Amino acid sequence: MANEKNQVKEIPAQAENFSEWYLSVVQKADLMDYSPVRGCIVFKPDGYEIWERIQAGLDKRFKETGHRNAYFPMLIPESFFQKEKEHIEGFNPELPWVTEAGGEKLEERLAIRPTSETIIGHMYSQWIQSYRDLPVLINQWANVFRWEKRTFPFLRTSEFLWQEGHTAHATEEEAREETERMLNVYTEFVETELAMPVWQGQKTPSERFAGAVDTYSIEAMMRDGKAVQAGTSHYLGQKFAMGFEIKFLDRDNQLKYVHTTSWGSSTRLIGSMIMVHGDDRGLRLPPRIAPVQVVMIPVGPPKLRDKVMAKFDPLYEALKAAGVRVKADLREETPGWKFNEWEMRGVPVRLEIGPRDVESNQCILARRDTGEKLTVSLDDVVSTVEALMVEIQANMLQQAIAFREANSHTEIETLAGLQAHI
RNA sequence: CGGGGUGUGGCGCAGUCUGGUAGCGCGCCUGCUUUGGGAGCAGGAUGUCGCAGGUUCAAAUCCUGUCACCCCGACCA
Repeated sequence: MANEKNQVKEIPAQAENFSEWYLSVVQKADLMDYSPVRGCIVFKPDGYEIWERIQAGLDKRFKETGHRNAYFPMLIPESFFQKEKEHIEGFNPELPWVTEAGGEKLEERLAIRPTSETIIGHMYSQWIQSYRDLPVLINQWANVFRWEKRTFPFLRTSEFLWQEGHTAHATEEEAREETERMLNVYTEFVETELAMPVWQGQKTPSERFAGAVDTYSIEAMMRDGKAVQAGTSHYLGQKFAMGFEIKFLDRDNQLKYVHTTSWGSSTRLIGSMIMVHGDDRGLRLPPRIAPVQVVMIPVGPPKLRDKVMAKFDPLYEALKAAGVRVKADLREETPGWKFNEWEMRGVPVRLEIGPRDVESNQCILARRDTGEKLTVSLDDVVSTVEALMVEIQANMLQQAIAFREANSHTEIETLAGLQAHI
């Protein structure tokens, strides 16, 4: 917390320079820091906690749709990439290689994974023999590397965290259903948890995942009116099955290639969410994803502080007991300073309580989404906060929908009409 | 990889043209007064001026080289 005070002022206006606004906000809100390695970022605790909540929400949904988690190695033999022509062409330029280990040059160099289709394909070919082994529904939470020419915090970093689902099915129909199902899971997740409205669509052949038959995505509109891809789901057909000899003996005693899918979403979701909801005061976090949902700030002169704290402490405990993620800010800064800081950090609700409030058994709740201030009886704080969490979450989605409608200039039938960001 | 820009206390910058031994704001530390929307006063600490060579009595400043980062494009979640 040491050097944050100097950071709070002077966030560039969104409308002036969106990318400067973003870079300023992610750093001042203490979500990330640059690392010594080009294009790599450190996820600081507030940024990482947002990711943990995204993980939890997605993981629950993946399991509800029958998937299980596994973990595959980060290093992939070069020969694996050669087995699917489009795949190697698409990824080759971005791969970091391990060429030495144990003080010796390796016989075959190893790629640091940009995605795991190949190594998973290799394993699936050994695991799948019969139609009874299908479908295989596996997800992996992992880090991947893509050596991009140009990087940008959360949206495009050399190393990023993500999940990649990899499934294998007996029929094309079943695999296409899976592709669509997971696109819908992403859509429901980002709308429910991140309050982000998205378009679903199919990518053009040039934007398609390297090695896929069809690539679908969800796209959100950022506050600069541009689109950002928030998740993808691919129908891979039998391309990887043929490359890796993933075959099964079907009911009709015929040896067939499986149909595979893959689908992924990444820490880019953090950046997308910031760019969808943030404003000139900084971050705005939807309550369901916010590390801190309510910040409590005592106000008034220190000599009356004991009197205030007599009400403050039980309120804090009551909110905590109700499952609200509440933080008490008891630092010595002035209240005004704290108000601005927590607004910049995107906390959905601020609770102010001072001597005058204590006299009248009330406190003030300020909403980050609307700026509205409510005076609430101390007896009703917990129920009011609980209702506000739901209302703010819903309102932020509505605000994002309204913004998107006001700024849509193209009929969204394919995604080709959307102008991509960076 | 092309085009442009920037490297000076923790952060943001001035100083470079015209060489004279480093300054401002914020933050930080101490004390007192303050505290309902970014507090005030007083005192204090913090710099091999990106790096390496060169020119010079003298280099943040001039010359050569080099590295890093940022912005705009092309590649991409």
